[in-house]
Amino acid sequence: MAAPRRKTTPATAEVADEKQPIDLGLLDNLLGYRLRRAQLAVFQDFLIAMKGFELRPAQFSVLAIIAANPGLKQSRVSEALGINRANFVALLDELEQRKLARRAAAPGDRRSNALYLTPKGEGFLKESYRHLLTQHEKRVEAVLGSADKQLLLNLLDKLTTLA
Amino acid sequence: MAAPRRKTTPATAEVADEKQPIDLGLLDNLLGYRLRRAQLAVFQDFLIAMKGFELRPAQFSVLAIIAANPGLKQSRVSEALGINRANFVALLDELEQRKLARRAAAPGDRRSNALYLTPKGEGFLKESYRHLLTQHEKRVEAVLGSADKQLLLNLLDKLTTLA
DNA sequence: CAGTATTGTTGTTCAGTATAACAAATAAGG
DNA sequence: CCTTATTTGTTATACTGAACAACAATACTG
Repeated sequence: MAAPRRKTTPATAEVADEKQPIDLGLLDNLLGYRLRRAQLAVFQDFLIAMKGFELRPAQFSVLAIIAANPGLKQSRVSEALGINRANFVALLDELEQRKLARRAAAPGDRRSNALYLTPKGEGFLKESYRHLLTQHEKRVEAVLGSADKQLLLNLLDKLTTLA
Repeated sequence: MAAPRRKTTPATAEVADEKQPIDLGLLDNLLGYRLRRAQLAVFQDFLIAMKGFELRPAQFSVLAIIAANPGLKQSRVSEALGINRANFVALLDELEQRKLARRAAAPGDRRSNALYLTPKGEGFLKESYRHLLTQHEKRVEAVLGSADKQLLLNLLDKLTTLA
């Protein structure tokens, strides 16, 4: 609270001190703050790896879910990803316009759409995933190590049970 | 890719099967996805703990930084938190209107604002942090364990060096 | 059948984030 | 000193993500 760090003599010895690292205070112990910073860093690295693919994390996740569960209904996909079904519409619209995914008639329910990847979408997903592995995930494991990454995934899963 | 899970006989034995857990596919191995889910869960839990305080995570972080670095210049605070200085204005405006923080003249620079907490702001920060500890962080450690929490913090810090 | 719930969709709002532009002030360099 | 460039706080603006209400079409329930 006090600590009057030498403020007189503004002439000399004040050059590089301008970059005091700044104390995080209470934030230092707060998990949410660290989580957010880490998440931003990882997402940014994701975007760098996906440069040229024009594929945001949310779009990638949609393609991945459809690929793993072909024919799944639209509402199930959005629900699985925690995306509001109203907001999911435009997201899917774009993927459909880019011929990566398609809405098909759901057997036995004329309200629902069954979602599938197009052949182009499957190729696109595979290629973008390859880029992610060789660039993004490689950088991640460079700072984490493979064992720590798996450990981290497990810890994160525990946190997700909070909600 | 194939796996034709029994689709005929739509009458019986189709009741609870509707909730197939859904395969995460490529997402399962993607750190960014897990990070985002965990971060959302933790932030949501934060908001629950702060109910009644009307204090969002970003606002809390500003108060915490100012408390730990009283007199710090406005631009340094926003920079330390990764908040655009243009967006920081409204954020600080609200804290000032609520008499939690204040802008003061910065000694030796008439452009800058030196930021301080008001006495009310200090009390408010302490009380909200107490609530965080007794509710939010308690729930976090309930699912993580104290040792794992510290481990997780270290792993997250490594990730932050990515950016 | 009548009433209710679900699905996809549109419209709207709000918070978060990014950029450009500006005035006041400071710093740098001749 | 004077001129020019940079910094600081601010406003305005735009775009994204996420939330909600409402609606038509369809499905489900009693």
